[in-house]
Amino acid sequence: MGNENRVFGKYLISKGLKLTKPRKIILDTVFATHKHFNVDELYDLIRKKHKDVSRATIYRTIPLLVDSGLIKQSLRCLAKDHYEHTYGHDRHLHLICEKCGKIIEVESRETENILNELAKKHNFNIREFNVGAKGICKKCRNK
Amino acid sequence: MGNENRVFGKYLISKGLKLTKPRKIILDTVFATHKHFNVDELYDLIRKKHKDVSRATIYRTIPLLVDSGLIKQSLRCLAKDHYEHTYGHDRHLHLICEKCGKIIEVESRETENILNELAKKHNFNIREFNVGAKGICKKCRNK
DNA sequence: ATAGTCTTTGAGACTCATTCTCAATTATTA
DNA sequence: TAATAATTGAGAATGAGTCTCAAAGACTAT
Ligand SMILES: [Mn+2]
Ligand SMILES: [Mn+2]
Ligand SMILES: [Zn+2]
Ligand SMILES: [Zn+2]
Repeated sequence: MGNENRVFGKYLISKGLKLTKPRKIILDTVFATHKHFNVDELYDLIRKKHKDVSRATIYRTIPLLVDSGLIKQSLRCLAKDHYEHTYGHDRHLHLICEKCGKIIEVESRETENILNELAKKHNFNIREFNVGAKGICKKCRNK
Repeated sequence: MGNENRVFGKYLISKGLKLTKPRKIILDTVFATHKHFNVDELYDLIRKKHKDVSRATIYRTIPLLVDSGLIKQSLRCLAKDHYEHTYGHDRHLHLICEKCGKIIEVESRETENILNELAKKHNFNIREFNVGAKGICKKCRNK
């Protein structure tokens, strides 16, 4: 899969920006896995291969990835923003265990349909859903 | 309405804590309105009447109010946590306008039912729902 | 009342994720 | 190659939230 590259490239051009080496490295690393990530985790991953990408550039590139529709800020955990892919992934909701931090991802079509209807009633245009719940997972309950 | 007092009082006793003057002022101010609030807004409200409640005590009291079930952290906006009443308020979801910051509150029973079912399938115990969407409100779209 | 024992408080120092600044570097165009 | 604009890394700055600590308050037992 290499379509993220094209999407991001087009986005950058449309904004008069350039697909530089650091931005490419960040993009590739972000899409090398399919897990949720925060800036520190991403920084550590990148640093394994490339000693020349700074935190500042990561912080600057993430909003570009978000704005281009490739990722979204999906959670806040331990005072850190966490991100996940939107490009190439079905939308889903999160069940977050408050004991162990486990995240269960679940299809969300039904809730989205309902939200869409509610939004229509209020003349509201939804751009992004945010659905989930916090609680206790099976493993943590049984002990 | 003064039942928040009783609820909070019972909670504090059950934890071996005391309903002190600053805690009482914070409680009363929190329940003097029904809007979402952040710490700075709450601090300013309190300071109009009482010059002797510190930010530290507000930050220390909010987790107690949350834990006692009176309020919850419901939004994060402009890098600040925002809270709202849970006690005496029906659960609802938020449609947040990304242009003007307007928050539309909507009944949420249907989405909760669906979430409950999904949670059951995954053996997950929901403690708190978090449902909403971001987008553009009617007023902001028409201009 | 008084002393002893906790809890709580305000003030301000501190932490740490995120943002900003700026001089040096890079990409692109002329 | 020179000019121009975008981008970068390093580290300083910001600011919400947390922590420390000595002083103040609440409560209990004398
Ligand atoms: Mn996810
Ligand atoms: Mn609300
Ligand atoms: Zn768990
Ligand atoms: Zn609006």
